[in-house]
Amino acid sequence: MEVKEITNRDVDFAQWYTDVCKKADLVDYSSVKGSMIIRPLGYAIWEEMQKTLDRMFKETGHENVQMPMFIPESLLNVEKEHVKGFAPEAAWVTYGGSEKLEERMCVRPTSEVLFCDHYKKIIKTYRDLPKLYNQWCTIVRWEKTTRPFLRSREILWQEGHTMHRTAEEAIEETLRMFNVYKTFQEDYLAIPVITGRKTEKEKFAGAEATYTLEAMMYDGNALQNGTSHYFGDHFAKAFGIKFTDADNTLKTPYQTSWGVSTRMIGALIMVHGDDRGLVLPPKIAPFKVIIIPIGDVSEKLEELKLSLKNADITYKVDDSNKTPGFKFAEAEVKGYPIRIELGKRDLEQDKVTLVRRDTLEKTIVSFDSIASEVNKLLEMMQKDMFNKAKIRRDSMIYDAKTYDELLDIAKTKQGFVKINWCGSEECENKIKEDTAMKSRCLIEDENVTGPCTVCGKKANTRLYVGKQY
RNA sequence: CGAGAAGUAGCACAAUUUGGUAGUGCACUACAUUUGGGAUGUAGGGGUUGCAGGUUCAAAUCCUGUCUUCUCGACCA
Repeated sequence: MEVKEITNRDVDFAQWYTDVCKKADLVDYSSVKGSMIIRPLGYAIWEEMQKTLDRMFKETGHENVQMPMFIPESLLNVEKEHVKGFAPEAAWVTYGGSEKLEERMCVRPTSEVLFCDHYKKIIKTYRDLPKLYNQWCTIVRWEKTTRPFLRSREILWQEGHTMHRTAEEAIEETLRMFNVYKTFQEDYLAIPVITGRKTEKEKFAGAEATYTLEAMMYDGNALQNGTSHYFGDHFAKAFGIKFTDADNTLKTPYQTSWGVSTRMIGALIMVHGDDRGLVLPPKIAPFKVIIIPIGDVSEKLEELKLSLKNADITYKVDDSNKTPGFKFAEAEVKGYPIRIELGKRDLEQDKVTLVRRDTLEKTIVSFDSIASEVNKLLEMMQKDMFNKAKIRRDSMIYDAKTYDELLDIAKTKQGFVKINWCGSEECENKIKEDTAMKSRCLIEDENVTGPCTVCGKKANTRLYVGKQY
C-alpha cells in the first residue's frame, strides 16, 4: 500500500481535504458523477456513527422503518413550499423498462411526503400518537457541485419523522432530537457545535422552524452538520391527516423531522485532521489501536492481542512486510487513535511504546499495564481533541458592531462573525453579496445592544454569519 | 449551470509541438535478506492512451462530440 505526501493544510486546504479522503482510503470516485464510493474505513466510521445514534434514537422511543425510494409527482406536489424547495434538485424516473410512465416519479430527496402519506392511513385516534419513526436510507439531490462527504448527489443519511398530538409535544420532540445530535457530535465526534434556529430565508422548505448544528472547520468555514425541523401542522393539513382526540373532536397532528448524514465524516476530517492525515476521536474510531510489531515478536503479540480483547479495546495488527517507518506513517494517515510499537528493544525490559495520534506523544509503559494505559490515553485524547477544537473555534469567532468592521473581518479573517440584525432578508442578502457569508443561525442567548450591523435600523436579534461548505 | 484547467499502468509523469514498435520512477507479484520513522537484492507481471465517431497507408499525437475530475462563481439538506 502506497502512502504519499499530503498537501500542507495551511497552504491549500481544499487540496488537503481531498488528499486525506483519498489517502486515508475513506472514499474513491466512481464513473457516476457526484456519487462517491465509501471505502471500508469510511464505511466503518459511518457504522460507528450509526451504532451510537441508533441506540440514542431507540432510547428516546423511536422505531426504524423503511419507506419507498420513489415519490410520484402528485404526492410531492401536495405541500407547495416543499415542492418549491426540492423540485429544482429532484431526479426523475420517466421510464419503467421500455414503457413511459403515466406519472413520473422522483427519487426521494427527503421523505416527508412519503411519511405523511403513510401516517394518513395509520393515525386515527390520539391513542395512535405520537408516531416516532426513523429510517436509515439514501436520498438523491441533483447537486451541481459535489465534494466527497460534504455534498454529493446520493446521500447516505438518517431521517426521523414524527407526529404528535399537540404543537407543544412536537416542539419538544424537535428540541429533544436536536439535543441528541448535539450530545453525539460533542461527546463522540469531539466537534463543538453552535446551535440555534435558522433564519426564515435559510430554513427547510415547508418547515415552521429549523434548528441547525453548525460546526466550524479548520479553515473557518461552516458546515451544517445536522438539522431538526418543526413543521407545525402544514403537511398534516395538506395531506388531510386527522385524529379523534379524547374530547371526541377531529384534530390535526403536529410534525417534526430531523436528519444527519455522512457529511459528519467530512466534519471529522476537517476539524481534527492534520498534515499527516486523519485523526479520529477514540469514541468513533472503528479500531482504537493499531499494533505494529517490530522484528519477530509473535509470542508477545498473541499475549497483547488477548489483553486488549479482554479489555474490549478494538485493534488492528499491521503484520505486513513493510519497514516500521512505513507502517507508522500509514497508521498516521488512517488516524488510529493509539499506535502500539511492539519491538524487541522495549520488550527486553518488559515495556512497549504507545503513541497517541493527536499529539504524536510517546509513552513507554510496562507490558502488563497496556490495557489500562491505553484506556487512560483514549479517554484523555477524547477530551483533549474536543478542547483543542473548541479553543480554535472560539478564537475564530468575531463580533462586528459596524458594517465596516464586518467587511474588514470578511476580508482579513476566517471564521464566524456575530452581528446585530434587524430581521430583514435584504440585510442577509447584502451580507452575502458583499462578503459571501450567509446566516448560520440566530443567537438567542445574547441580548441585543445597538442597531442592526448592516442597515443601522433597530435590531431585534443577534446572528451568526459565516462562509459555508 | 457559467468561466478556467486536466484526463496516457494503482500513483506521479514522459512521448503530443513535427502522426510511424507506448516509456520512466514509485507501487504491485515471487523468493531471500531485513525491521524502533517512508528498506535491499534477484526475477517477473501489468496499457484496447477516459469514451464514441472522423481524417489517414498509419492516431496517445490531428478534428468533432461526449463523460469524469479539479479550481472559482451561481445554486443548494
